[in-house]
Amino acid sequence: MLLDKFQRLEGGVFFPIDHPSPRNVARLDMRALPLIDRMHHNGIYLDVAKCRKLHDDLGVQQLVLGELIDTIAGRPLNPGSGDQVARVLYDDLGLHKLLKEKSGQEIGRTGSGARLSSDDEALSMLKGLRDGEGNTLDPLPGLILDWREVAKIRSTYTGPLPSKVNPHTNRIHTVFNPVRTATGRLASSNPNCQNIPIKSALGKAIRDSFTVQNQNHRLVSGDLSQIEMVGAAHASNDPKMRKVFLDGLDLHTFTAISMFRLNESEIEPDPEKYPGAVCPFPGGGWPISWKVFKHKYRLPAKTLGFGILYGVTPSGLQLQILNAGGPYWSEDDCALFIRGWYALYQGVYEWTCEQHGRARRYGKVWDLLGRWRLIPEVYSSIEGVVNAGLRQAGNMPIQSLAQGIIKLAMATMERVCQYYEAKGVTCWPLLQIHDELIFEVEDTIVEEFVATMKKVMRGVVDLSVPIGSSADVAMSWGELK
DNA sequence: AAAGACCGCGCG
DNA sequence: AAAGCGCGCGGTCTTT
Repeated sequence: MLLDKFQRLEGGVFFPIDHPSPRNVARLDMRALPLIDRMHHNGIYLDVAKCRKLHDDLGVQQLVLGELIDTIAGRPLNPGSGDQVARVLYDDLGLHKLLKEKSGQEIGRTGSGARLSSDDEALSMLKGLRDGEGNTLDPLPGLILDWREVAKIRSTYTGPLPSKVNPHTNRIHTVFNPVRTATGRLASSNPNCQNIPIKSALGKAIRDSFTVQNQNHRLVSGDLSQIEMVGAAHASNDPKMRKVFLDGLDLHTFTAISMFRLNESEIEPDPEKYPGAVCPFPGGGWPISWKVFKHKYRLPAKTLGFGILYGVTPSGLQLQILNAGGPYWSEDDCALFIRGWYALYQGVYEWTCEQHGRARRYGKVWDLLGRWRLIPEVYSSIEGVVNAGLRQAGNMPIQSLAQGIIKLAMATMERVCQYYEAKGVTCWPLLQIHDELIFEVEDTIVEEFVATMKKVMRGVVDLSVPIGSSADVAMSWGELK
């Protein structure tokens, strides 16, 4: 590892550059194009019957929920119309005032400030309202949430997807735009295959309908583990963060133990990672079970870790921790927590300050591969605009470096594809989802392909910390990971 | 009927 | 209030 010298990477790309270099970026981006072209050509198979069945089943649910909502509201109410929902819940029923009285929580306004918002955050708060006996005060917010979840899935996914299938290939051919984003990411459209649901049970059902087209094919996914954090550790050269990755530790666990000053020997090891861990305490009980540790300490630390990369604010962090199912923390707690994180990883703090300085001084920031982004916001006279620019400045070099790494992997995987092509073996790249690549390959080569891809992904560039990669194999997208 | 603003929400 | 970064898309509602 020679960090004082340039590495010459796949396709003649240089690393690290660390000054704006359109030529280096052009080399990088051009080398990823052949694989992107293959993805366009290959498409991904959709089990149309499965998708339509899901669509119809959810249609019944949506209808029932819609009628229930009309009945309870006492008049036709379109739950998809924010204006109508706000009129009924706030103007007619005054639920925002009740919420304020009962819990002090306030409903936010829409982006333009035109009215009180009726989004997930608002409805979830209203759903929690209880009467004197602990019963749900009003069923409407919960029902509207349920309707919206189903409506979203149907209108955005199960409805349109079958119509995107190309009748000649029976597959869905998304388009990747390699020059759309400010950070070097690809943008997928028509349809967007980078936002197919995964987090909910309904989401998994949709992914289940993306399958292999032949029984002797397999879907293979490979992803770069925590690549933005790894990139941050390298770019900032923060000693503690680097050591975590060099030692192969779990970053969020380390962060939690450090920040809450926990005694590591009192915490039960992750049963999934260390199934045979023997408890040394009398009675066999750990002072802090893994379950408690994970929820109370690791989850906030993990949430904050991601937030740091985005320039999170105390109120934003508070909301994120709650949304992730974590404990309630006051805004002051969150502010202290953020400061504590920067105190622990001081190198990251200094690195962030450097990006802010570059944005202010040059009106732009850049990543280690030479991609740059203009930040004209820093010259605004409006404080909120300047702060938004600084958050972009702190985030771009990290997101951009991560993209550079996967693009290098894509360039190398193109050669892998050519190798199997020459042998007449199926090896189709299908999708890139930011830190992940999905292929459809013949079952005869699955094992060697997985090994090759993992090796390629972790080996395309030599950072001062190891890059991790993982992979999985399945017959459908829903089963992957 | 078409275009566009706005809202809301799916993903990394 | 550009309120946490980066996207694309569908529905509603208004404007042309």
